[in-house]
Amino acid sequence: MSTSGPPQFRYTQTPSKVLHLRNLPWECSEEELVELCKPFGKIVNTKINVGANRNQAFVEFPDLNQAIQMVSYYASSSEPAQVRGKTVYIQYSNRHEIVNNKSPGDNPGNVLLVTMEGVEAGDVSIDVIHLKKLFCLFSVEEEQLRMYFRLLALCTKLLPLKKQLAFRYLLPEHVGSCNLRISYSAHTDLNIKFQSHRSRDYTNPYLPVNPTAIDGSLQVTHGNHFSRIYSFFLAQHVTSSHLQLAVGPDGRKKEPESNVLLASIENMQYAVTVDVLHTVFSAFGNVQKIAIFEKNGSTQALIQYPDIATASVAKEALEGHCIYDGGYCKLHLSYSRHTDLNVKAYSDKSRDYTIPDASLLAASSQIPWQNHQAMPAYGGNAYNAPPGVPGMPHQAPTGQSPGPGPGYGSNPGSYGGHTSYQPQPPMHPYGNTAAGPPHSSPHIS
DNA sequence: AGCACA
Repeated sequence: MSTSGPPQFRYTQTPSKVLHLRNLPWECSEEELVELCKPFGKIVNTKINVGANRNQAFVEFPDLNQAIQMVSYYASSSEPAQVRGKTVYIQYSNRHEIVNNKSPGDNPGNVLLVTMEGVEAGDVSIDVIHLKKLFCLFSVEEEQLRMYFRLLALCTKLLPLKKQLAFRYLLPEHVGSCNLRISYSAHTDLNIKFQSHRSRDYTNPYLPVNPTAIDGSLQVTHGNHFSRIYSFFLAQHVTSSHLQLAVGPDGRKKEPESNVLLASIENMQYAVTVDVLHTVFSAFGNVQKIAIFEKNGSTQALIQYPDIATASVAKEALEGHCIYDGGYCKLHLSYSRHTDLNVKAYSDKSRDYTIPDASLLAASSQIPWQNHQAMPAYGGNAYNAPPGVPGMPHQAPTGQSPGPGPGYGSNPGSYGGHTSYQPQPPMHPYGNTAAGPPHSSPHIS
């Protein structure tokens, strides 16, 4: 003969000055909530958008009796409590005060909670383009949107956005309007299990893709599949330590690491040959293969190391640096998708240093070229250093430097150790070939 | 429609 059953069967609840309201319409604003409750007393605190479907709320009266009056009134009223014609169910909360630890402006965090009002599930795409558009406005450097995204966000700059933000231009035409509410989440690190149409972790390119979730109609996991308010944990400021492995210093998504580097060469005033690249990149370890090619009118090269670690060190060390003084031949490095280059063992645009025969061939076949100082591959190309280039390094046209210059890397001797191949000094007498600035070794500046 | 950042 117990006097109280299990909680789910309680017909009476301990009165509380906090009331729990449910079955609210999705549009229900805090103001409407207050309108409903204020006949019974002043509302001192609220919490709206509660629950999986964001259609519950809490209100707090200063006095317990006011809450009792409201519950009692609607318990005996023939007219149910309504918001926008929808019946709202009211009961005592099982807590006695509303704890609002969100107070967005006061507790900035690195994760943003973004609530979108008035959109259907399918209206908002997780596509990069949406987030790019949206968050570039706020100096957010990395993007995504849907249920959970990691973002690089400068949250302080997002503060002005706590106001509702119209962003209908991001949405399909049939969507009349949509507002965003942005607040700080209490989360500090979102645990993204897989990449899908509704979750994305831009810092982890290796995260598995959920094949059933990446496409097709949205499966809303919270039952009501057309809850029309979606809340997203949208923005996560990822610290630099988080980013080291996955996101570059500019915040852009970093490609998966690879033992092969893709080098784009900017301002290629002088020819960048296989040998030049070999010299430069060998400072960080054995270079296995090199391939040079043209893409979109600029020169790119693939440089293969035996392992990712070496490639990574080279990439970090060389990124943004110039092979020659004066801003010439500036390197931009990224990881290639390749892991093993299929290149001709020896040509003017490629080299495979892993093939001993090819190395010997390379070495021997180079000798006559060196002797004649005529390298057909470079003859007459557009990279001849013009006379009188301002800032041209090392103008003295006399003689050839016999080896790599001292300045280009921290370990200039390391390149020669792995095969009998000796890289041809990449510098050539001024005006004779176009392989480099006159009498100048490639060195990184 | 059932208690608070899935």
